[in-house]
Amino acid sequence: MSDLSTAAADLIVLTLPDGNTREVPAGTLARDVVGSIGARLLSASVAVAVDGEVVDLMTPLRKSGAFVVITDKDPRALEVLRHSGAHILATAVRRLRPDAAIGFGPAIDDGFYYDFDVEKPFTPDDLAAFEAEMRKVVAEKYAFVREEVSLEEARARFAGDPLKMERLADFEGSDEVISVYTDGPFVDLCRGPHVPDTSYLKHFKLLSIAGAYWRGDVKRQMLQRIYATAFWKKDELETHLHQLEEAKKRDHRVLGKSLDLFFFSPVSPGAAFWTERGTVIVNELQAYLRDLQRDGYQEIRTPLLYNKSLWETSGHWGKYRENMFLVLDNETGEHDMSLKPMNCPSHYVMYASKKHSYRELPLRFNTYDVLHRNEVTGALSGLTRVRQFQQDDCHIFLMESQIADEVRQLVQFILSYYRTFGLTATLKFATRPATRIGSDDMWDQAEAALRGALEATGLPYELKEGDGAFYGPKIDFDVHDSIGRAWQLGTIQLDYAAPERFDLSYTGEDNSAHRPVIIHRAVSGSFERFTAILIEHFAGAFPVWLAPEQIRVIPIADDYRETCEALVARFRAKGLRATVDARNETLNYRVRDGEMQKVPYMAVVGKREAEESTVALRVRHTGKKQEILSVDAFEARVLDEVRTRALTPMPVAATTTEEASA
RNA sequence: GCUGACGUAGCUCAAUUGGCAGAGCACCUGAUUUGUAAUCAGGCGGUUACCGGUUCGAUUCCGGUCGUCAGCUCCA
Repeated sequence: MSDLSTAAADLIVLTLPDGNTREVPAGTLARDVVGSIGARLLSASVAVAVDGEVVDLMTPLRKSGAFVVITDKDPRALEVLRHSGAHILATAVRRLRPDAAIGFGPAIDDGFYYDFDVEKPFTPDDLAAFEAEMRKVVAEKYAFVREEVSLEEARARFAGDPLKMERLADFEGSDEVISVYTDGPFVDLCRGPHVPDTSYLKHFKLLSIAGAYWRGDVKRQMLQRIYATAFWKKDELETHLHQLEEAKKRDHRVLGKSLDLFFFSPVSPGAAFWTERGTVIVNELQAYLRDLQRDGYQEIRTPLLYNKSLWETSGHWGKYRENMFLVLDNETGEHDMSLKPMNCPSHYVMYASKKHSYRELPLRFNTYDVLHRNEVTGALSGLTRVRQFQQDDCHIFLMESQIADEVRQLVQFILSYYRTFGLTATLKFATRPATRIGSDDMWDQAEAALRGALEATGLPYELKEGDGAFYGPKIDFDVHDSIGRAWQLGTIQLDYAAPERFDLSYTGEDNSAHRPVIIHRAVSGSFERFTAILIEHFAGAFPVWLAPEQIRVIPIADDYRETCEALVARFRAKGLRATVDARNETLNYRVRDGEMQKVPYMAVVGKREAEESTVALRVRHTGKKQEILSVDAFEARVLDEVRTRALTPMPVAATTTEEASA
């Protein structure tokens, strides 16, 4: 206590956003400072920030700095609310299940969760009961009371909570302040900040239960995690829940079924069966990449199955064998062959099969070969996580002096590919990890080359210090899907290790052997995952160049059937994917079917159109608006859109993609 | 792999406390010939994922296997 009283004698200076200052004794509660600015502001306030650090209203302020009052309009306030929501959840759970040991309960991007250690796992019924109990806790309006305690005091308070005791052990020998928060019957070890009392949590919903390892460690016990979300306003919560529903509708697994693109069968878990329609999409993507890589790249094909000597050289046999599908070799009676999980080693073999001159570099091998990785069953998920997939893989062999130019070119290549689909990516730059190979000079040069290329793009990037591969730094490209998930698709990795392991060389200008450097490059990650993202991004309404069925010609009555069939034959002769729907159904029925199948163009032909060589064009998702145009003009328009890989016809739903990820 | 939930017709889903397994859509047949989001009538379709157990009787209860989903872990 004597510490506090001497501290109180000191004054601190708080600078408000408008430039005014408040001089208060150190230890003054944030709430009192806010109150001195205005009573209304105090009632609207949730927390405050001092020099950007968010603390709650009950925190004694000890240092001078920029002082900002956080109201519910500030995004940081939502984080505070959700974190408090986690405590309220734990309060409710503890009331109904006093045996529950408490783990961690943080705010996350879309809400919050809390982990509990319980004998009997929670059920969906429990979830409903917890939510009802939370409403009681909210109604009881318990203040969140902050206390700062000594390690001994904290241990005394959490003696019955083994998980908290373990957390407290981390504070041993640290001078970090230990704070606890109490709301009514519940006490938690917590840094804060929190809303002033439980009544602030008005609009929330418990969403799901899942297992989660204590401290993320597979070797530790599995806790029961409850996921939930909360918002300041009712309509925000409803909008969020609505978006979750909408996201489900554009889930690639749902659309894959309804649009008949692919399916999975228990006879080959984790490997897609692509239907004719789905195959069209994959083939178009591959054709586009081939087109882009016609010059400067060498497309190659290498075996799928290898004996272990290759994997021993590459290092996979030691480090990656668990993820490889091993195959019995009848000669040896051992499982000493494997399907390839990556292309790299086979490309090194290809490179090593000849002598290379510096004049050939950079030498770019690209491939679309099939890869197999034996993922654990729990990891499989639709097309985004599979056991068999194709990468648009490329390995570039080059001299160190060529790295900067090459990387700059690759970044542009990858970004412009994404742009074709209207996708935006965020870039991450991963630098040298603690355990690594190669000299510091080499890393300096490699990182400088990558960084220079990144900065040349003018795009923002996230620096992931120490997150690089052991063999070199890398740039990763994250693309966001409609449900807000970020998928790592593209990657550019510098590799100084593989050339050593495989003893690769080229003959330099000086007529002696030199080590090349290798760049690993992928653009779409895998065709499977990329297709999944495109399905969700476009909500199944593909631009015409990707659409499995581009034109559906519909005769109004049987009399125009032959005219329609002739039109389809004409379109198909031009390479367009056209079909005729002359089924014995009403026009309404067939139009509806075309809309639901998300066919970009429906060309309706009746008496007028048949006589005048026109079509009544219905553009996907534009309702009754229709255009009458000549067959020639229509054909030219579609051909042009296909040729330019235009994003047309723009799906109405695409606008919601941006909102969903925002 | 781990925790939990789930698995019924091609698809989406029903089926009281264990008592003959249903509907809509799709598909097939017929009528209808349609001017822009579901014409009418009839019909076909199931070893209730698989294996075993309890029971007079199992879609229902129990165990196992496989698969799917939500996460954890991992990852293109």
